[in-house]
Formats: sequence, C-alpha cells, structure tokens
Amino acid sequence: MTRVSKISEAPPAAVEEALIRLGRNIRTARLRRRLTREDLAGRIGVSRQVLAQIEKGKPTTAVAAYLGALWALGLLKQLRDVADPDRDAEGKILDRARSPKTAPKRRKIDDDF
Amino acid sequence: MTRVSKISEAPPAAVEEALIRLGRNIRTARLRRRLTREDLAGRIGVSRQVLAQIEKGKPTTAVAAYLGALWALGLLKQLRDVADPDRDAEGKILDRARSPKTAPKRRKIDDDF
DNA sequence: AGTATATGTTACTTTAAAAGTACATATAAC
DNA sequence: GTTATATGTACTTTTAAAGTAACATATACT
Repeated sequence: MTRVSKISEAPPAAVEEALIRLGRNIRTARLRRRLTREDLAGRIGVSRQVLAQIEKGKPTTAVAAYLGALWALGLLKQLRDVADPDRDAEGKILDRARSPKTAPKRRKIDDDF
Repeated sequence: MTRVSKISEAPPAAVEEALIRLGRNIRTARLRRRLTREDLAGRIGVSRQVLAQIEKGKPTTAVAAYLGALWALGLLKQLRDVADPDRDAEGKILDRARSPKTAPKRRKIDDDF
C-alpha cells in the first residue's frame, strides 16, 4: 500500500466484515493460548503494533502477517481449501471444457456497424 | 510493509506455500470466469500489477487486496470459518473455563532468590 | 486496595508498496 | 501464418506501512 488501493481505503462491506471477523478470531485464539501480543508478535516476526492492527482487521497490513498469525497459532491449515478449484462449483460450470493460459480476448471496441 | 517484516521477507514454508496456493487458486478462478487481469483488478480496485503479484502469492501485498480478489470472484464466503473459535478445538481445550480480556501475566524476571 | 504486566495510543523515521507508464513477449482468435 | 489482446517486466514517483520508542490506560493477580 502506500498510494493505498481503493480496496484497502474503502473495502466493500463483505471484505471489511471478513477482516474484522478474522482479526477477532485471531485475538480469541491468542488469548485462549495465554499468549501476550508481544509473545505472538515475536513468534510471527512483527511488532506488537502490527499484531494489534491485525486483531482489529486492518486492510492494509501484509497478507503474510495475517497468515503468519494463523500459522503461529496452529490454524493455518484451515486456509487450505479457500478458493480450491475443486470446490469452486461456480467456476467448474463456467469452465466448460477448456483451461486457457490467458483470458480470452474480448475486443476493446465493440463491433460497431 | 516497508521496513518489511521478517514474516514477509522470509516466511515459514507453510506460510509461503499457503500464499502460493491461494494465488494459484485465484488465478484459476479468474481464468475460469474468463476475466482478464485488467478486468478483475479493476473490480477489486487495484492495478493489474498488484493482481499479478497476488496470483504469485506475494507476501507483502495488502490483505485486503487478496480478500478483495476472493470477493470479486464470489469466493469470500469460504473464509468465514477460518480461525472460528467454535472450530478451534485446540483453543477450546486450552481455554479451561475463562475468557480474559488480556493475556495472563507472566513475570518478566524469574523469581530469583 | 496496590502493583506488575498487558494493551492502547501517539510521534517519528525509514523504506518499500502501489500507481502509473512504457515496452517486450506470449497467447488466442482468425 | 497474421493480428489483436493478454500478460510479463522494468522503471519512476508518491505515499503510507512497519519499526522503534515513549507514555497512558486497563487488567490480572495478590
């Protein structure tokens, strides 16, 4: 970020809620394990301020910091199936028979006549 | 990032693999939906370069950009249960009966005498 | 209650993320 | 094959993320 993206500056409600929920869950997991912010932050390799922001669901924080928190809490495996193609029913339907290496071409200018 | 964190600079293998897998899955979902990087990036609100890095699993990219990609692909709901306290069996066991607002105190200096 | 520790918050500095641009290459469609 | 579009890559500028430090407040424990 920096020259912060629109998605980070004003995330859609669904994204904002997902971040807040994820942060809250990380906090709950930390407290259950009797870890201080300083402890967990140290294990992750970030400052305790960054961990505080993760627990608040800050959008601009590095994805690795979030995953690192899950990892340090032993919860990373729960991420394995997210966006798994085998589970993407919608995608399977759309993907009728092909697997292109790039998206199909769409012609910028609509055929006009 | 910037003054890049240890977790981003040299992520543990499990985190790195999770990022690469997630990025690859996002790419697969995009192609199945016949979306160009430019299209999807536009919907997310990031540049196409950032989307390219997401698809590679770049650790330092903002978490909101990743979640935004899942959101724009209709895959965000799969994240709901990640780190869900109700599913955190390990945490439940550790959390024998209490729910403190801060971590318990541990005494920095070992009782010495 | 008192005290030590945990967490919240702010200010400052350093540094790289992201946008924007340009050009090269790869792929799809013909 | 040709051509148009998609993707890869490199560069510059701008700006805020993350580290560090300091201090205030909240909470846990006795």
